[in-house]
Amino acid sequence: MGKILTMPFDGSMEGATATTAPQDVSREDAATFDVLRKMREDILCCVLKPDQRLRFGELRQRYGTSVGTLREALSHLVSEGLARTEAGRGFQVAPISLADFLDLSELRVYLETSTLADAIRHGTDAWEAEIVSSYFLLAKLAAPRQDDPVSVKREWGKRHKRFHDSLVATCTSPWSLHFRSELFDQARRYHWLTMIHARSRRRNEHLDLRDAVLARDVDLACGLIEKHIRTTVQQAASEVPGLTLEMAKRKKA
Amino acid sequence: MGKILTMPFDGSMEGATATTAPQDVSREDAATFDVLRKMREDILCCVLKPDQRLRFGELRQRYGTSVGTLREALSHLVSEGLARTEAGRGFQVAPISLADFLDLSELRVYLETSTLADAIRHGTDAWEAEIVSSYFLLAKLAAPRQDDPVSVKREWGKRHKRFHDSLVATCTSPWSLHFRSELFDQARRYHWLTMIHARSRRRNEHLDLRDAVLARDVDLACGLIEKHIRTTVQQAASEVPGLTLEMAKRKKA
DNA sequence: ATATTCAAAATTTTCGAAAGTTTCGAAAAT
DNA sequence: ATTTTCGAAACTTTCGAAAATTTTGAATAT
Repeated sequence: MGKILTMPFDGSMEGATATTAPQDVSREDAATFDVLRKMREDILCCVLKPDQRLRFGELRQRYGTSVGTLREALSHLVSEGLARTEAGRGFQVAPISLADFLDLSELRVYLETSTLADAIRHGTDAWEAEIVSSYFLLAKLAAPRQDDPVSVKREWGKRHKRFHDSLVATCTSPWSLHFRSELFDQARRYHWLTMIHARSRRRNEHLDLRDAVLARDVDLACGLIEKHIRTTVQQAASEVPGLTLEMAKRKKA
Repeated sequence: MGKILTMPFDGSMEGATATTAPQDVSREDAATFDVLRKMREDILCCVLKPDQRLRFGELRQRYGTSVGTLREALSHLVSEGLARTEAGRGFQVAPISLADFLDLSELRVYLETSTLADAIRHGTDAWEAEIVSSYFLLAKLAAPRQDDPVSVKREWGKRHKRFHDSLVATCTSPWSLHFRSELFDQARRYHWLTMIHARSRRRNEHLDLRDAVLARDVDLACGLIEKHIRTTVQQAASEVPGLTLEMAKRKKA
């Protein structure tokens, strides 16, 4: 159900055996996992706003579950850097700042390029097929702007993630993939803010990326994705109003 | 209490403001955090062995706490990659394998060198002082082998971590530091196994590293740490008995 | 006016037990 | 002999309430 990437059907799956890297999307822990996924999505899409305090009373209503379950989910979110907690004064959504976006984007450049290069070298037919497929789905939706409805923004976000995941699916380094995935989610928070305020529609950089990857051109593909990441930061810095080096906002739900 | 690094007293602390990277050692959540720390230490030192199943009954006795608290701690450990969980069949200690150690070490080479280079460029007097101090403490204990008592091994592990943390303390990238720290802990599990079985004592590579860092020689320091990491993997591969590419062990507590 | 104290209110943290799954092994069927 | 079925035991998951902590705000003192 939660599976996003389809694994190759042919033989080459050595990379997937006996790995120790943390579990990402797995564990279909019924309730706990369900709440975790919903909360993560709400933080990523800024339904739960940066710095917002997360009271158990409200959360219990919103997600229809008990404190124990919530606590476990929140605990996870803290590990992922999407929430914070302190001594005996509860949880809150992690803050955002341009400095943070710059920092995580810089590391993303390394992780996206190194995983992509490795994935291209180990690419299979099934990998190519999933790239073609996920690109097709992404291309049906133009990158959303201010005026597009939330449902379209959400759907685009999903397809965008699926496309980028498909590119690196055959990378043989579980740890690199794990950290890449975590940072990608972090970046999604900023992408959402950018969509909310976006005036300009960017030209389709994903097509070039797809073709470079399918052509197995490592240098070109890595160059494109690096540019893609950097451009995204630039756009956020210039088009998202409050995103300066110090964000001293505190909004209520 | 849990604070390992002393922050510089002088002005230069820009890197530390308004960061979003996950909380590492912070959150002194009384019970929860206490249990988490103990369990992490027990996994790192293989008191809880790889693949070992973690039943709540036993854990409740061992750590003297309730299921809820345990669950939260275990949840954290899963995020850190030190434990695994599946649907409705509980938790277990994450497996280990040479493939995993190779993979995480490769990523460590990048993270250790990039954070170290940045740290050297932003080094302060207080940073140098902490390096000198933590090296001094480390040097008082020779790297432990088979026959050394467990308490010495544990203490050496602590000092070893403190020394390496001190080197990168002034790095300005919170995200890089966070991932570096996570991978360092992962490596500690393999270091422990190596100590358990170590026949040879390695010569003191830390002294050279300290001097290169204090001399602000970025290239030399990065070269040394890269070699340090790679040598450690080699030693583990050759001296730890069961550490082959596939580990099909299943030991009981 | 500003600061301090103290108790009530709000909130978080911890726990033990009820509810729900999975695992195990004996009995029955193939 | 092997597989299937079924119920009991073991274990995990979820919950609501008790215990502990922090916050709030009014009353008092500086």
